[in-house]
Amino acid sequence: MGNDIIHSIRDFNRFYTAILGVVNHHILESEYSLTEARVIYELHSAAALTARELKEMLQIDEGYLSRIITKFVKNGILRKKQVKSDKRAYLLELTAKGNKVFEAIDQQSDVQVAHLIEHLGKAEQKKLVELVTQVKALLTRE
Amino acid sequence: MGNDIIHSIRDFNRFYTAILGVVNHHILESEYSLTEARVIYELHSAAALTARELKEMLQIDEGYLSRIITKFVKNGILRKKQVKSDKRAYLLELTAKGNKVFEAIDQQSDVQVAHLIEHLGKAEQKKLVELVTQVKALLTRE
DNA sequence: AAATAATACTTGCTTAAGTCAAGTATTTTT
DNA sequence: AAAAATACTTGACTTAAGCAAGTATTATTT
Repeated sequence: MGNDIIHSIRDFNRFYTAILGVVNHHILESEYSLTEARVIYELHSAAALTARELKEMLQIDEGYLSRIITKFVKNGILRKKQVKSDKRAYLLELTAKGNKVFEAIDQQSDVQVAHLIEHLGKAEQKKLVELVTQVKALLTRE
Repeated sequence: MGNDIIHSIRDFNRFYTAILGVVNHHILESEYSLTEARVIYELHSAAALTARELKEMLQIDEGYLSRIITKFVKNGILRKKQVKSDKRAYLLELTAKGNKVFEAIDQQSDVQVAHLIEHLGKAEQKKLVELVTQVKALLTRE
């Protein structure tokens, strides 16, 4: 297979790994891990999820997730509601405080990305969006 | 600032985080960590480096790096040569065995990226390279 | 209906990654 | 010659994460 192509992609992967490192730095410096932030993010997007669903979505160890959930409940950012029709399962939702935590992380993420593209003019920024949208489209198998 | 733009970039970041996870999975399952693989990679590219230079390039803790180096020397994949003009510093080079380790990781990385783009035709693959090259160019401040 | 298997989550144990700070040897600056 | 800076090492610690066994509940089989 075309090694030039593969090597170009790999070069980009290394480059973008560094970019993501910079952009995610604020999360790693917050009191939440990247995985915890993803949990918060998912819980904010989907109204209510069970641990099992979260585990599937994020592809993380269920023991680890269980501990994250316990910690979040203790912190008061997450609420568990036992499912009536299945007492083993719990629907998870962010509390008001949890939503605030989400907002804070989310806003900071915006700021980081804003920094990333602040040196570009509006047209270039739009071009960038077009480019990454096409990249995503190409790399998404239907 | 244009929030649509920022949100599009962030969406791509999430997408590409998952891509990188898949592509790097084989390293995490090898006997080396991602950081160790990066060390091996850098030492392969640049003929000889000091720990300090490596630390700067990879932006990692020097204590952690020191331990990685010790481990690599013990494993026989890395050689330290004390710098004559500065006895505190050591030039680091991969041994023949180290180069083989690099080759193995490198080849596997090629395979992973090949999988990533195997569903695309040649023209689409070239298009993809063009796209990511442009993305990198835009995100690289001069 | 009772036994068996599967599911949803929890808990204990362990490892490995990574950080921080203090320590040693050497080199540079004052 | 003393003080400061540099290159690296070491000890002590934290935390992310994985694995496996355990508990309670629900679904399936016989």
